[in-house]
Amino acid sequence: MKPNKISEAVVRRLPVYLRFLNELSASRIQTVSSQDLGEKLDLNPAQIRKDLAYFGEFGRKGVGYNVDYLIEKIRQILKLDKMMHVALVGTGNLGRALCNYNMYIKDNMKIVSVFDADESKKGTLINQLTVQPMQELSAAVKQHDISVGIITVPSAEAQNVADQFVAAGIRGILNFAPVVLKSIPGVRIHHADFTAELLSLAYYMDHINGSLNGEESQ
Amino acid sequence: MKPNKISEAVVRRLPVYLRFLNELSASRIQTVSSQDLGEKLDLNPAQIRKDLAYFGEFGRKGVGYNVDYLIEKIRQILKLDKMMHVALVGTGNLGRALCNYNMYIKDNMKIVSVFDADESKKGTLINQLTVQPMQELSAAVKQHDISVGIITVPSAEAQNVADQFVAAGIRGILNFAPVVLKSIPGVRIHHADFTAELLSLAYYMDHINGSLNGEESQ
DNA sequence: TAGATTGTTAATCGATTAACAATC
DNA sequence: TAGATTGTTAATCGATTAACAATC
Repeated sequence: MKPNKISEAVVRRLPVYLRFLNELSASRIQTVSSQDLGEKLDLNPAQIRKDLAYFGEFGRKGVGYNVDYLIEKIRQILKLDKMMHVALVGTGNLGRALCNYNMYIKDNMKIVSVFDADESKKGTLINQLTVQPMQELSAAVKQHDISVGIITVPSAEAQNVADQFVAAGIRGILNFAPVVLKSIPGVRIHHADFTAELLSLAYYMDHINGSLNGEESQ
Repeated sequence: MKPNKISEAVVRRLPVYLRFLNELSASRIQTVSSQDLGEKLDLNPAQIRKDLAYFGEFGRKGVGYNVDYLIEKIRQILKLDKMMHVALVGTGNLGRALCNYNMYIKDNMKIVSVFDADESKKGTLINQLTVQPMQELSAAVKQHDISVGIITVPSAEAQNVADQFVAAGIRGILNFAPVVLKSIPGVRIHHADFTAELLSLAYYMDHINGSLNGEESQ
């Protein structure tokens, strides 16, 4: 199949496939069907086949998919073979946790520079990284070939940091602040919005027995 | 409008509306139109009106929505007025960061108990909470009326923790481990999957100039 | 009033699922 | 071969957007 427009929904499922395939590979399982994948990942097998078919013919009819081959292909698609350098701004609890993780983002991302607007934090060490003031962002992006920025500052400052990222030449941003950021064409912003996940989770609590909106329902 | 089946997409947008409305309220802005909201939140105004209309008639034709009234209504819908008690399992970097946050989850969620499978962590203090061993989970859920569980353990252990949550009577789970968890009907599992966000972000880097899949397939 | 904006129905768009020929 | 499973087209489903009467 030709690489037409791939929808976001498809791209977001690729990491999910990849992670499970890695598990299979670690268990020395060599072949997997869309059926198997669907059961484990709670997805429709036809959807999985269709998702993969956007990028090529990776399976064998009557057999299934070779696990290691499919891993290789998905890694290529997601471009996980190139190491990407990451800058993180905001050294609060979450920012420090991510720096200490760091290798959790293992496959292809590495936090190489850390920044904080608070001048008093300058020089602090976090997992071998020295906290820098924001004025040094632009130079660091050039020096370390940084392509991705992570925002872990309070909501009120997030847009400002995003703008500075863009000005410095960063083209991919992961924003942890619970606020919608404005971007420009060519810059991709993803949100890691777990506070929204929690709030929407609350909605579903006890909703099974349908006690919401008692006044108007039915 | 009658409260029929509300789609997940709608519920997920409610926290986004709420947060921006809170900003408006803080700025003493009393009225807002779906037009304004749409511009700020990058959404179609018709979609916003439709979303809100699922739950009632909150606006005034020709005028717009009263900010504080809409805040109140959305808080009711999401049930943010009741405080929910939360248990967290896994006191690694991320788990500790969330505990230290804690009030970040301010509106209606409070972490009241923290657990770790590692016995040697028993008794450790994290932001005034004492780390407990897993055997005490069930009793704590009853004692503190805990309704939500947060999972911040490694992927391999996440399903096991989820099962223990369910067995203890928890009906809402926020999972930070990058793995798909199996649930049972009546238990709601949300994922805070920022590693997937990063991996899918990588896909879009440089894809603007469309250099993917230069070779057709194979 | 005249202009603005909602609530809601109808039209459109896109994503998921079903079905099946191809073929391993 | 016979059974299994892909890749892909067609059918279905659901979500978004447009349009507009109601009305503030």
